[in-house]
Amino acid sequence: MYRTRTGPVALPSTFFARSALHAAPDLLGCTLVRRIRGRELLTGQIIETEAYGGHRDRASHAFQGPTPRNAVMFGPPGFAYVYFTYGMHWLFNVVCDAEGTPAAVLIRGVELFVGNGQKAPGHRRRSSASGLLPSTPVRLNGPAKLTKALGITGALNGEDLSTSTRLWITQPAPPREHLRILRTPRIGVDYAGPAAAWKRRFLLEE
DNA sequence: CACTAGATTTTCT
DNA sequence: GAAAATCTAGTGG
Repeated sequence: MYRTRTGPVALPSTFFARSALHAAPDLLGCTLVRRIRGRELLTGQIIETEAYGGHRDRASHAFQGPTPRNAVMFGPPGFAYVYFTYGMHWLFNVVCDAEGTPAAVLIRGVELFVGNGQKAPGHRRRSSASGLLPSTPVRLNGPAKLTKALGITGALNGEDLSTSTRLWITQPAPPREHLRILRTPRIGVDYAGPAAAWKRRFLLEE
């Protein structure tokens, strides 16, 4: 599925036309692809996600209704919701569910690879800091770390991931059946009442 | 190690 | 005014 003879193609918007809770675990093991200035190709395997949305999810940005920031969450599925937080960080989500039903999957971690001998913004800095070679896969846990490494900012808010040449997700070849997936409560949502305990964070076991 | 301060936008109280 | 779907650098034990 979602492959052609020339290799994986972008996941279509139909992949995201369901609840975030169902899409979030299925995104684990998929590949996030970022093309910068039409040349540098940066890819990372998605290793951590969180699901937001639904009528009772007080942790969702959309819980209180639409605002200028969360407007994309109310739009059609398969679009990027990129928002700024803590005065410092960009966080990358994919909009899920039907138009008018706000939901999104937060991409919290990738294992980063660098294509064509190019280096990622932030990747070189991170590599030298950790003493790794530039070609070494780097496990980035943390939603703001991966956006920095892949150069994802608010300029990509509202991007259609099914047609974009700058940012998309592919589903790699199976086998998916022996992926080991862990479920935990979401990070940083202690304020959200009962929703704080929901196990809507999904991690790929090493 | 553990803990804290600080970066400073968006939203809600 | 305060906290947030965060992370880093710095201090101190």
